[in-house]
Amino acid sequence: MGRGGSLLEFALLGVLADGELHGYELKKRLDGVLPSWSAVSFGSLYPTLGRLERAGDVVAVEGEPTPVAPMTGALSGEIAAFRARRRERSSLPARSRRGRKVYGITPSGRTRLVDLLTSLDPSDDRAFSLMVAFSGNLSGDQRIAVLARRRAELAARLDQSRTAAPALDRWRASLRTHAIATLTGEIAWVDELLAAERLEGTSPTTSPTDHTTPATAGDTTGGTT
Amino acid sequence: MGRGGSLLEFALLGVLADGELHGYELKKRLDGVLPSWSAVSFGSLYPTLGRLERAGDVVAVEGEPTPVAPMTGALSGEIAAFRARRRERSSLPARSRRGRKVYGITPSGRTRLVDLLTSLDPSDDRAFSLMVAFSGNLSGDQRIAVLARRRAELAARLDQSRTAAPALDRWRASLRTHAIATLTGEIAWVDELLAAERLEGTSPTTSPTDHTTPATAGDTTGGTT
DNA sequence: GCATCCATGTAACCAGTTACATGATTTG
DNA sequence: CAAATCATGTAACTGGTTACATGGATGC
Repeated sequence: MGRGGSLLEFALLGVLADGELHGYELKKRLDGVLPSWSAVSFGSLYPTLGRLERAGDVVAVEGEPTPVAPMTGALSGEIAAFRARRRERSSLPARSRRGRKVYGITPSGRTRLVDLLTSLDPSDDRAFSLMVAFSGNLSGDQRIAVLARRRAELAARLDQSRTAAPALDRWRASLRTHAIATLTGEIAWVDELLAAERLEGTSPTTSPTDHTTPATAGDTTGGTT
Repeated sequence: MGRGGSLLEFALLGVLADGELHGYELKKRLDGVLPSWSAVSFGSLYPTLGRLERAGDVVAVEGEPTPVAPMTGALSGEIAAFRARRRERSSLPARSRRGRKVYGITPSGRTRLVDLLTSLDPSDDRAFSLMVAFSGNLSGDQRIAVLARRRAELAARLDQSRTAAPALDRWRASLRTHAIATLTGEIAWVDELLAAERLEGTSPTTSPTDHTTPATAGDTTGGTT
């Protein structure tokens, strides 16, 4: 049932997952957190936010009369609850300049975020960096799964680079060498992340060779920090 | 007079610049040379080739009756000459399976390639790797100019990464560290290329591969360091 | 002679962009 | 009060994609 999620939707959900923001600031935040998304334009940002809102993954909480567009009844209860909950604590500072639309992620938005985090293809470089950035929303096991998939992809690429055409001038040779170096570095980084994850994630008594461990771990939400 | 050139057009021109190929093989070649373009689909490859052909930057030389589409008169002479020249030496092996369309770059195509090489923005990662791959078509000075521009961009990015938000969990911290490391490596690589270029570019002694060097060694692009 | 790759192409779609239009808020 | 910046949005376009349609060449 995957409503076709663009990467930008993913990025917005991820950023909203750690705090309410309005579109304009959201973009700035994106700049800071994900360099690859610094160039995102308002022309895609706002329509995407609108889409997320209509889908019920996000709600506008401050400012305007909040029209809130028609949506599937089942969802509206959830959203109403969310907004009510929010309104309580919205007495504090939160200066709402007119015309601003502050968005917050809904429970169903969070669900979708996790969904994307586990279903998206880490082969895609842009997708992967988002997945890492938002992996605080996953369990240790899930993170390991993502990283493992990424590692496999990188290994394949490295292999392909190594066995590729012999390069016909010095620039292409250099390009190839550099590609290999970069890939190697990238793999090392992923391994680092994996190691860190295995250290503090899995069972207490350091179980080695703990690859795709099916379950058992009572570690549903790694609080970390 | 830049007819808006997509990167794919650039890639195809560059690959065709070192040999005639038909579309299908062109894609395979692309896979080998530019890993970032391995995923290019036929659905964009063929239309792009068609566009290049209509623009006169490329000609189909083997196989089919070669309709060659209407084009600006000035160009047709050039292309006719090109095709004639090619036909002479096409007596050798060159098994032409029916249905295949072998393309070759025209002089005007080469001009356009150089044009793109010097005018394209090296800030774009994909564009830059193509520029490096095809930089054999440039003079040393031109290559240096491209590399210098790239270096400036990378330095800016690095700076931005360094001064960015403090990262709110360990994954984002790691992401940032890795981004910095990658950028640093990338800059080092560009510097390497620049050094190599300056070594053999400036002094006439030991000039083995004399490409299209137009001389006038006036190091206008200082910058760097 | 049938399956499988080689080879070319078209049509519909998609995720993003630029350019444009609008207005509210702050600041000098 | 004017200029700059904040803030949201729409419309047209672009550079690609997937899915589809077609058919020749090759291998068994």
